[in-house]
Amino acid sequence: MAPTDLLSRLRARHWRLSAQRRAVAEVLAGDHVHLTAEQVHDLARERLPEISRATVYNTLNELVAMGELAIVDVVDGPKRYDPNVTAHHDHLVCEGCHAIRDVPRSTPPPRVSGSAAGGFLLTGVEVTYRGLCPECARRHGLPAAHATRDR
Amino acid sequence: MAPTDLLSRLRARHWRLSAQRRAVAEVLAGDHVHLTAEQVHDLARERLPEISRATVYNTLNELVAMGELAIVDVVDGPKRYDPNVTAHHDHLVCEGCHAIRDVPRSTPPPRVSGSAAGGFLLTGVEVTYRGLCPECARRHGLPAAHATRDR
DNA sequence: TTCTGAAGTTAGACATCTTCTAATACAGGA
DNA sequence: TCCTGTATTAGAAGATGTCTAACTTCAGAA
Repeated sequence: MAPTDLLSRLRARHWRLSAQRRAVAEVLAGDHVHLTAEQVHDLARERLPEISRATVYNTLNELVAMGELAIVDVVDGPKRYDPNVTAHHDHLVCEGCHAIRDVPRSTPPPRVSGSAAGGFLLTGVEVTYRGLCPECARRHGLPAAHATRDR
Repeated sequence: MAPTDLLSRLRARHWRLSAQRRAVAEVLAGDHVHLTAEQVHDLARERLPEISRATVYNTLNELVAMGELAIVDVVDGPKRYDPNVTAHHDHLVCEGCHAIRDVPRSTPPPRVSGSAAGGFLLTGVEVTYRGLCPECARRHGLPAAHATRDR
């Protein structure tokens, strides 16, 4: 089975690994990482102070194109990058602070009937749960979180 | 039951309706509308040439805050605005041209187990299907669309 | 080792999308 | 009509992401 760790996967692909690319890949190590490009840049600079924004964006875009990195869209604010592309999972996004939590995909994802798809060639499904994290719920004066209600 | 038409809903709410706001609301009438802010501005200007960009953004943001308008996120490019908030439906987004198609939600949406939600107060679920529309599939030299495969 | 071409990196300009600011205009109640 | 709060406006500014052109580094050939 293919390694689940980003750096190992890149090595296995014989991706040309410069110091800059390694810094980006290292920052993105881990399973529950959802950083913005800016955050990646800041963290990468701690390892390699001279790394430029353009290189970070170039690298992120390449990794996405290679399928080694997924984009998580939060609606507000910049894109987040998720290195966990091997384990299918969904996301739970806090509407208050935009924190993201991974949610394992227990049931098979929903499907579109052929007629509803209307000739579209489907390539993927994303499920995004919206809500308030415990802290934001408290800040909004809402009761402790237990109920789930469909929107 | 609440009216499904945006303008009627706004009237029912006694929303202060200026000429500018009416122009925006009229542009957004319909069930399968997924316009960008720029497109809303352009169309609104056909009715009211002096309407400003800031007013369009203000109005869209208010409508979203009121829950009368939903944001559809396409990952690339600007946000789209969807006035159909009464009929639960999902979206099918073309990765090539960013066209959006509404998909009726036939099966109940997936749920998160309480433990996976980890204290989040859930407010909604979105399902986004990604794929290629018939034209983009053809342009990419892909076969006619019938198969659906999970990512 | 040195050369060479391809690929990677960089700073900064630029493009795009959205929000903010401060001034002005307007709507509806007293 | 006047007053007060809200809506609107142009343009500046902010946030995010991409492009350009020069420079550097690397891998392989000689």
